[in-house]
Amino acid sequence: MNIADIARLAGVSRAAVSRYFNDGYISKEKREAIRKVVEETGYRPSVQAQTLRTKKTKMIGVIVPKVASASIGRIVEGVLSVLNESRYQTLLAVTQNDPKKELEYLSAFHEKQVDGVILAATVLTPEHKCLLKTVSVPVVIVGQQLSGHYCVFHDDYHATCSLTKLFLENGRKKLGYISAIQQDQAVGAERFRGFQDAVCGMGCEELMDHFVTASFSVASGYEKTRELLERYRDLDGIICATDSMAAGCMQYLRDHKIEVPKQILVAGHGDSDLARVTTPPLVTVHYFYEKSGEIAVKMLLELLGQGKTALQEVKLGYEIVGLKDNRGA
Amino acid sequence: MNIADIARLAGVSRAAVSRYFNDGYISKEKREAIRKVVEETGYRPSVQAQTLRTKKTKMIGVIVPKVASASIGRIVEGVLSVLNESRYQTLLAVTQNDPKKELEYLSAFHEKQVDGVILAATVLTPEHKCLLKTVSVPVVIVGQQLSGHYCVFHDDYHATCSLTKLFLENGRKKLGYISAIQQDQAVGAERFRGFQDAVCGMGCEELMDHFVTASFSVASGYEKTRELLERYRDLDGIICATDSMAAGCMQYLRDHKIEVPKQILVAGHGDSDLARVTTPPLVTVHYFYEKSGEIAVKMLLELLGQGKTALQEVKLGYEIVGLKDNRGA
DNA sequence: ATGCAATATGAAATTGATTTCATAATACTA
DNA sequence: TAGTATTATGAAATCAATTTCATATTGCAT
Repeated sequence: MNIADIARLAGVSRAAVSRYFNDGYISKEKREAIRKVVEETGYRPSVQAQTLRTKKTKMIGVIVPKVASASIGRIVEGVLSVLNESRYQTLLAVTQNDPKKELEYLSAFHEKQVDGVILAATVLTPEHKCLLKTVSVPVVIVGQQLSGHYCVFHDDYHATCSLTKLFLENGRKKLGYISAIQQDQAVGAERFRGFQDAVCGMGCEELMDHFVTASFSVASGYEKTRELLERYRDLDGIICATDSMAAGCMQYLRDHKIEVPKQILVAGHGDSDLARVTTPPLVTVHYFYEKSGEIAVKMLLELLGQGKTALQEVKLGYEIVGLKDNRGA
Repeated sequence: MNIADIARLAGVSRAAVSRYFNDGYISKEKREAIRKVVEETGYRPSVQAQTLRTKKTKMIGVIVPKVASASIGRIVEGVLSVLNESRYQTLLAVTQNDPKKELEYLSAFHEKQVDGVILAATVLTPEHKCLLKTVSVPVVIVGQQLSGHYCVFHDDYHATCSLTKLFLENGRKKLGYISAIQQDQAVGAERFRGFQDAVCGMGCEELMDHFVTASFSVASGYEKTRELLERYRDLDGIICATDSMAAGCMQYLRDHKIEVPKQILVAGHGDSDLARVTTPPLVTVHYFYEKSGEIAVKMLLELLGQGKTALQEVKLGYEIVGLKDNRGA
C-alpha cells in the first residue's frame, strides 16, 4: 500500500494525497474521498520515504555515559517523558564513559540521521568543543555547563559550597573530601571547587588538600575512605562527590566501628535511594535531574520548531537533604 | 555528495559504486578508483535512501517499562553493550509501566521502522500475546517467560523457593512476604509462587497467606511492612519481592527499634547497591540482568542474520547472596 | 574456430514519499 | 467584458540509494 494506490482508489493524484496529510490546498470532496480510502486501508505514509525527501528523520539522538546510574537514569527518564509526548523518537547511545565514543556517536548522529542531539557528557575535551562547532544539527548539553552552547546544568558549585559550610557551622572542623575525577567538570571539578572555596571562606585553608579521588562506585568509596583516613586521621566529617561513594564510605565506617554521625558525619550528592537506606541516612544534595532532562528536550524541540531562538544556558538549583540549610538554593 | 557524484568522479557507473560498498563484482582497478574518491570526499552512503530501497532500517526497538530502575537499567546496559558493537542502532521507548503504551510502541515499531524488537515487559496480557502474533519483525522478550516466543528470563520461582527454604532451615519459621503485583508474571507471580511452594513443601502451610502487596518503591516497602506487622505479629523473617521494598522494610524496622537480623531477618531480590548499603546488608538474590540483555540481543541478531533459527527460551540461574545456599542454582 | 562459463559493467527501473510548476476553474474587481 | 486573484489540481522532477537485466569481455575446453 503506497501513496499511488491510495490516489488511484480515491480517484485523485498522488500530490492530492500528500496534501491531505500535509494540510495543503484540497477541496472538501477530495478530502473526504481520501479520508475514506485511508480509513478503509489503514494506510500510513512510509516514514523512510518521507525522510528521504524531507531530510527530517523525526529522531533525536540521546548520548549518555551509562544508563544504570541513579542520576543519569533520572535524566534519561525526564528526557524520554517529554520525547514520548512529542512526534520525535529516541535514538539512544551509551558511551561507557569513553570520550572517544562520545565523539564517535556525536558525528555519527549528525552525519546521518537525527534532527537534534541531547548530550549528557561527563568530560568535555577541546575535541568535543571543536566537534560541537561543526555539528550541523542543534545540540543541547545536559548536566554540564559549556559556555556558548545550549545547556542545562546543576549548581554543583554552590551546592557543595553550602553543604561544606553547613558542616563547618555544625562544628565539623576536620573535614575530608572524596572527589570524582577532575575531568568530569560538574561532578568532579565544580563540586570540589565548592568544597575548597567553602573551607577557605571559613578560614580553614588547611583542609584544602584533605581529599582523595574515587571512581563512581560503592566499592571505590569504601577503598578511598580507608585511604583518606590513613592519610588524615581524626576527621569528623567526610563529604563525597556522589551518594554511591558516600554509601561505600558508610560501609567502611561501619566495618571499622566508627560511629556515624557521632564521630564522623557523612554526606553525598544526588539524593538517591541509596542515601535514604543507610543507617543513619546520608546527608545529601537533591538535584532536579528529571527536570533537567525535560528542560533540555523542550529547549531542543523549540530549536527544531522555530529555528534559532536566543541562546540559553539554564542553571537549576538544589536542596540540601538531612541538614538544615540556612542559605537559599 | 551522492552516489552519482562519486560515480562521475571515479569514472564509473552508480551501480559500480553501490557494488563497491556491497561486495559485488568489481575489478581491482575500479575498486581502487572508487576507494580513492571515497577517501578524498569522505562520502558515506545515505542511510535513508538505503533504507527506502532495502526495507532494512538497521535499527532495533527496545521497549522498557522504565529506565531509572536498578534491574531494568542493568538489562538495558547489557542490551546496549551488544548493540553498540553491532551495525544496529537503538530506538528506545519507555512505557512507564503502562501496558497500553507497550502495545502502542510495539505496533508503532513494527509498522514502520525497526528490524527487530527487544521487549522488557512486566505484564503480558492476552492482547500482548495477540499483538505479538501479528508483528512481522522478530521480537525477543526479556525478563519474562512467554511460551512459544523467543525469550530470556530468570529463574524467579526457584530463586524465591530456595531463599524461603533457607530462611526456614535457618530457624525462621514465622515468615512474612511482601509481594509485587500478581500481574507482573516474573517479579509478582513467580516469586510469590516460589514462596508459597517452599512454605508448603516444608510443612508450614499456615504461612501461605502471610503476605501483603507493595509497589516498586522504598516508601511502599516501608508502609507495607507496617501493614504486614500489624496483621501478623511476631514475625521472625520477611522476604520481599525486590530490594527497594526490602530497603523500605529495613527502614521501618530501624525506626521501630526492631533488631535485624536478631528479631527479624530481611531479604530482597536483585542484588542492587541498595542491598549492600543497609545495616546489616540485605540477604538478596543475584540475577544476571546484564547477561540477560546481552543474550536477548544476540538472539535477535541471529534471527535477523540467518532468518529462522530454532525457537529458544532461555532461563538463567541465580545466586543467593548473604546466606549460605546449600542447593544448586 | 566455436561454444560456454565466469567475471564485469552500466542503463534503467524501483523504492514511496514531497514539491515545483503549469494550468484549470472559479470569484471578484474595474 | 476583460483582467486579475484565489483556490485546486495533477504531471513530473526529486530525494539517494539498490537491483535487475542485458551485454561486454575474458579464459578455457573442445
